[in-house]
Amino acid sequence: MLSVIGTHRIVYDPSWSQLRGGTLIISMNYDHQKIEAKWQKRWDEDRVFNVTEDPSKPKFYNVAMYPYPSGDLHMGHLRNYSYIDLITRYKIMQGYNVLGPMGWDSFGLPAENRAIENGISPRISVEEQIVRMKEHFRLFGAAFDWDRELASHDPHFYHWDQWLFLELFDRGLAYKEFAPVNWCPKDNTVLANEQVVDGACERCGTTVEKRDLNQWFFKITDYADRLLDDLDQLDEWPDRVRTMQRNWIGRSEGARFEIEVQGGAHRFEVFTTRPDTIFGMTFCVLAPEHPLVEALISGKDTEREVQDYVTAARRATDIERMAEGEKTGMFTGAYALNPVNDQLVPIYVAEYVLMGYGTGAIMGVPGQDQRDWDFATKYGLEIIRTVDAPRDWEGEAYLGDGTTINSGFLNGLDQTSAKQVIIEWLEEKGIGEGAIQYRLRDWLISRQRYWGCPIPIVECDECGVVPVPREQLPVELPDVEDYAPEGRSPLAAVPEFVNTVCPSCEGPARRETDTMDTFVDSSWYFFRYTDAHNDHAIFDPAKASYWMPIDQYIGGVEHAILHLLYARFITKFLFDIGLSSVTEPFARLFTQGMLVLAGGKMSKSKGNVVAPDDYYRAYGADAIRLFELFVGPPTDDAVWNDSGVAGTKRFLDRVWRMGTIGHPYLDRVADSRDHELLSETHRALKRVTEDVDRFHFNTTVSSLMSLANVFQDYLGDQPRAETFKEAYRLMLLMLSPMAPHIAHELWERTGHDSMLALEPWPEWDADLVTHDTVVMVVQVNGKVRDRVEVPVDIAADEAERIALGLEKVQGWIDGAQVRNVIARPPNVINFVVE
RNA sequence: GCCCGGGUGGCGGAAUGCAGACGCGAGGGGCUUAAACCCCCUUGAGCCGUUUCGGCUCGUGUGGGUUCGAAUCCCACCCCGGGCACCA
Repeated sequence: MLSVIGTHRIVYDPSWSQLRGGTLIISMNYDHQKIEAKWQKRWDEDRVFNVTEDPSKPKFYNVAMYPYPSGDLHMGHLRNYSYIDLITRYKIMQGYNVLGPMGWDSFGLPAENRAIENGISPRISVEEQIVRMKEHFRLFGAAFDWDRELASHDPHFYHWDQWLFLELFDRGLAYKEFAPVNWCPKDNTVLANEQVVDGACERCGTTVEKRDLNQWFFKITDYADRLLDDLDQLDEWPDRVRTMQRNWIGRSEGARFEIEVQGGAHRFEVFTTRPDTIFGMTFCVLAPEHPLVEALISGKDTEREVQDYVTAARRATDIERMAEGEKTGMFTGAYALNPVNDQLVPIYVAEYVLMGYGTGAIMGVPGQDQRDWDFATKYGLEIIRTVDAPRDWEGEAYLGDGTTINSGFLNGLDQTSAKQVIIEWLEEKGIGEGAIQYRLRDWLISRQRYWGCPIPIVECDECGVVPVPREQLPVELPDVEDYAPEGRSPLAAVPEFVNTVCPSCEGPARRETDTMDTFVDSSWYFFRYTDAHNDHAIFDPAKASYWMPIDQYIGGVEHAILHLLYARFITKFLFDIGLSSVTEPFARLFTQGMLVLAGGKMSKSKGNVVAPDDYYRAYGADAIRLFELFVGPPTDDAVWNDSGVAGTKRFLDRVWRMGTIGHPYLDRVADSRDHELLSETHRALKRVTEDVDRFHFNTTVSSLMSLANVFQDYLGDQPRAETFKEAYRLMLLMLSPMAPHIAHELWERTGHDSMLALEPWPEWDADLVTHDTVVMVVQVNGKVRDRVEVPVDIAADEAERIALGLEKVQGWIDGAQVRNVIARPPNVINFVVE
């Protein structure tokens, strides 16, 4: 590997003083495998990243969303960990007490599916994969505090899932209700949405049905207002995520009122955000699932047809119903009475109305609602305008403001007043009221699955639903022989698990056999990191209050809604019961882009993952880390490029050679070249610091590369050892959080005894960063015509004088009248001529 | 259908008053017996003049607009990616 040019052979020379005057040139790349293993061992042995609460230092809690242990860390994963690791190391250097923990989201569908296929226990396969992933993290040089490692399938962890469930249950925030699930009649099993493809079971292709099961919910809707209002204080979250959560919660104000069906036998309730348009109601629509549908169509001519329509609509998922291009519906044959004027309007059933939102029934106001307009147009229904639209408005609903018309006692009012008047009217008549409606629904946590946390509930014929007493926790997940769900959770087939004693009456009873949604685990695991081995409590509030909130949380944007909303909900709940000192868990959120290859997201299921093993061998962890940082803006998707890692390795090799190979140093007095080298180094330091702070990691790497180019030039032209030593020292400090192994090795070899990871992050020298002169751009009519070097503090009139004196500028002005001069000294000056 | 992003060289990208930093790839040269490594040079398109350096025009998806000045701000359209629960 080592080739020597010239007659001498040196391997490494750690002493700078001995380099002075040396003239050896050797071509050599560093032995990354050896060096990386060495420093990984050192960090581990010295417990560099293991921390405890230390009130004397500012704390920094830095968390990456804990991964599902899929077995291998591929290049897509490593992008994320390059960011989190850089931040941990950078914040340590800035003097923070930094906690960077890691754990495993180890319950869930993939391990269970594997078990169904090959019969291997999910516990065994998951634990094997955790071992492999930990090894990958070690090779990567990850700065985690492994003392706090946790895994959601560990009874020491899910014990507290169950405890949390009971706390929610005690306060009426966990309840049981019937809800539909996807059901494959052939496989006799419940399917996740993901397993339903085009309305059919992904395994056998059988058309999927809906089945109602009695299931557990968490009452997140009780927290809707707080979840919405507190978004305003999350000013270090991406706006896009806040907007998505705001829309997801979907608070809307309006009115709810009853409508009577002709004949007086039935009534149904509708919710509307536009009660002011009630005189424009020309039809009503019920959701296909609406309980009244059957009664309304019973005995009508079209009963059979409507029933078929309802069956088809119920089969479709909400997304399919929404994606349907044209709105379809069926007339029920029944009519409703508009409460304000007793007009009869037809009642339809249509799939664009969803049972899960509002009351599952709407008043159709085609004049003021575009969906209603489309529906009315298609079925030839009457359209009445109740808001005075602009004169030439036609062909679509008018959603804007205007004077209320065709509306009896509401005529002449604006929308705000009309809403107020009609709500008062409805309340007076006792048929309705002002109402606030949320899109957010309660959180369904029941899963008819084996590989999850058992729900700590016992059902007793005498006592009904009985919570398992806390001293009997955890309810442990038993081993089973068959992982395939046969109609129920596989747990239902384990008599030793199911059959138990009622904690209340001590009679025979049965355990709940559903398990919890894995989002329950992930909604509080970050509290557990602060006190990971506590077997007496979910965590010590004092420890949690030291570390919380998380100062930096990093993960994929795909979690923008569900995980982040559930975690916010549970944090607020923990605050309410006195365990959390904060109401929001994540002070700053960063959502990173995906690493894509051949047009698709890198994922195991697509078969386009790039495994890092060969890259570790050929280039090493530092080169991989630098490439992951360099590949593109962290928020954007990035494209994997095989030769990119070779590029960052080349850069590291250059830095290595600069520090370990003798150069023809001159023993001379510092001059302008030395000043320039230090200036460039400090400018790079400023750029790197600022870019790390604003998460522009790709440009921090370019800045270091540019600096290395400056070093290269300097070394080629009578370098001075003392000057270069100082510049190089700063280079290593900057490199430390990004390419830590090589930086540490070079730090040691250049004569430092200290642990680089614990060195303070350097500060730039303001005098060195400031330029005395800059190049001013001179434009004529907005086109760059010349450049001239000027003092940074040049005045506008002086800049104009100098610019006008330039020969080229005179040529372009060519005697014409200078109409205007826009001077932005010292950067640009623009002459506007005729 | 709705919402949110995004379109810059052969490629990833940089740039908020100089378009193309940095890197990849490609081409040329040096070193070498040779190759690899390494080092140096060139690399948006078109054109002009020279003669080894200089200059001009065009150019950031398309078409408009605002401005002394637009990749950047505004409007319309096209394309790509992501999200979605037709939210009454």
